[in-house]
Amino acid sequence: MGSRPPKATIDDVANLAGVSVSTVSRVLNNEKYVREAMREKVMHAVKVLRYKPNMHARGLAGEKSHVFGLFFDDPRGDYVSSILYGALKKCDEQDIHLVVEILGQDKASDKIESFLTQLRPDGVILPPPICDNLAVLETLEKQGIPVVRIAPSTHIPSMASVKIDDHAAAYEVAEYIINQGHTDIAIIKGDPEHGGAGERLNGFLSAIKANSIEIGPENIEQGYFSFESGFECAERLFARDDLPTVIFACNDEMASAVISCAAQKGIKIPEDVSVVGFDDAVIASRIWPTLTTVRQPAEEIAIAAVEYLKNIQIDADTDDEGAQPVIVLKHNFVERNSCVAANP
Amino acid sequence: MGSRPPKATIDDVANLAGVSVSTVSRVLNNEKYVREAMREKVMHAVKVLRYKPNMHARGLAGEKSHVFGLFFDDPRGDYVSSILYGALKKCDEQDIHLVVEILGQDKASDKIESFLTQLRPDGVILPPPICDNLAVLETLEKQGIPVVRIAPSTHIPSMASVKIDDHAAAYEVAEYIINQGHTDIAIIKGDPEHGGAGERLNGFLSAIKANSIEIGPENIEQGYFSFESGFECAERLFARDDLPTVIFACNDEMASAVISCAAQKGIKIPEDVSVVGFDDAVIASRIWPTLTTVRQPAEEIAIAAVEYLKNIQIDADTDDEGAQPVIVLKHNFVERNSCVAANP
DNA sequence: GGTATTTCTGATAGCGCTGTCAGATACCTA
DNA sequence: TAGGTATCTGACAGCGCTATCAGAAATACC
Repeated sequence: MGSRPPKATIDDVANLAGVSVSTVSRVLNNEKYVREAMREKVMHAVKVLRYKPNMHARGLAGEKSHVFGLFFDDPRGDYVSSILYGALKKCDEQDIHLVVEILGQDKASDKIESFLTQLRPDGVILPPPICDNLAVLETLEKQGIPVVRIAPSTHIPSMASVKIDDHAAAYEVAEYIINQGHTDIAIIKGDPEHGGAGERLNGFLSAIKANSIEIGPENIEQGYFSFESGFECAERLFARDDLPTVIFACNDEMASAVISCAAQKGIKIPEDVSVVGFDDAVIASRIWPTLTTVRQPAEEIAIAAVEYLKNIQIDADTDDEGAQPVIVLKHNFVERNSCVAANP
Repeated sequence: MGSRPPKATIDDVANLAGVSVSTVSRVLNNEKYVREAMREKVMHAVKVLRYKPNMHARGLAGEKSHVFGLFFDDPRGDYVSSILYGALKKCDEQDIHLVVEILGQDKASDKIESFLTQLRPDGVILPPPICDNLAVLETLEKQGIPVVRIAPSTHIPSMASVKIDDHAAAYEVAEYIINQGHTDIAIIKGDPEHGGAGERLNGFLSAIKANSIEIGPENIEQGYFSFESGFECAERLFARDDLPTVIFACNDEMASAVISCAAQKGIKIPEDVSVVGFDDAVIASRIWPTLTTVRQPAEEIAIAAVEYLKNIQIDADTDDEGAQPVIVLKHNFVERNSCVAANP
């Protein structure tokens, strides 16, 4: 270890190609005003020397750092892992690097600020729940950095967001349940702090109301998207004499907790009680019964986020002070084994 | 967006503190030969200006880039997520940044090489399975970069590795099973390409042999650590008339597949068949019955890896051409509900 | 034909740090 | 007191790029 092999620099490429470094830089950055012949000479030299531009030099000299930041609360968990996976794949093909950071609840915006001044990323991606952290958003806004928020609870005009239509998806879930003849319906709500939780609930309740069904307060449990919280809700629901015929949990983590809890208590899913989740997390297809749920295309969401950030920098000339878009991707209802028709 | 607020530079700090940039640099890098009074003046100025050194400039000017690389095959999955989590936490407190990259099977070493010349990381962390990719290792070796391999299948003297004692852990598992009176024992092996798979198998078989128990070939299934492969093995095992009384799956992913498959077929776990897994992945405590397994401290493993890399650079003066260490962390046998005494 | 415009190329000044070297000051030792 | 060593500080070159500017060559227009 220790001594690293010397790397080719842009000067080496320029010498070999018989052009100036400016031209090499132009070719590398796909600028116009370079003759095809020049471009080829340069590319050839690049190939011969196995030249790769030094990111630190680029970041120091230029406006762009070729780095995106991805901030997590916690990188564990299916949803966030898939976000990471999608972002990584897309970044890889875009010649940009992903720097990942975890942000505690406390000094989150300090950390962000520190990150921004140290790395000068060209953009940052904010998955839930930090995409809804006001202090963080304010810092980011002040720093004038392009941001994409993933599944935020409410859209902010100055920042782009990527999401699915939680309301519509939950509406579909409710309709499906109702069509199966269920009327005694329980809900395990998601963390109100998380984006989507509210929309899912409202979408579901809209469909319920549209079908003139009543859901009593005893059938609405407050969960927080975690397995544990789902488990506790399930225990309360299952402690009653008259079980609901179906339980809609606002994510798969909680839905799987319901199934686990039921198994423990000897309650049969879906024979005694049906369950529907949301997200199509990995666990949804790994437990038995497999979960009927809504697939949220986490990977594609991340890809869209990276794409957006990339395009923003290409169209840097256009004034982007205006309203930023909300990119809505398609969800899918996934019918599996945890939800069947209600017993007449 | 667009115009970013100007950031304080090292010159600003030097001016405010009334010292030279050299001194500021020395303070920031904890070098010796700085008077305490100077150090305080500088630190004060740093605080006032909210100064953070620009990583690109540091990386360009100095030997160190303050960047570590973490390479994945796939960042999804409990084990790898936990590795990421641990590494992230440790990096955060060490003032170093983690750049994550996914490596396909094909051009893995090209990508690595490209990464190294572009980012000049101070070290890289290699979780399984790429920690066993020979082409990758060779490239890394040639580049003279400090590497930590996580749970590699075999140790290479020139590279550090962090792992648990898979052999011993699997031995314990076997002893536990045997003590519970099981004699008709089935095994679902792990991917031979992955580190640990072999050791787990050997450790298990050692204990079996030591207790003079026989395991016929029909009781040994070849899995590949994936849920799907585990499921297929389970189907074969469960297709037989005489079920084994216990199944040891070499990781929790496969063990959970066994449980899922059993549920589907109406086979009761653990009443009809006991199951033991390995890893203590998240799913282990989320399915029912919860999995008896071996806890592998993934987070701590990653922390140890980052620590090692950090120390390597501090002791840069010492000749580190020599043999690199194998850091072995403690595992824990976790008794849950999926494995009970054999019916007499 | 001359002039304006577009297309192309090169020279060069930094970006914000670190590392090196030389110099200054304090502290020993004889 | 002189010389040596350990401790401290500052000046400055330069890491490898990009951005800017100036200028050359090709093309357009009147």
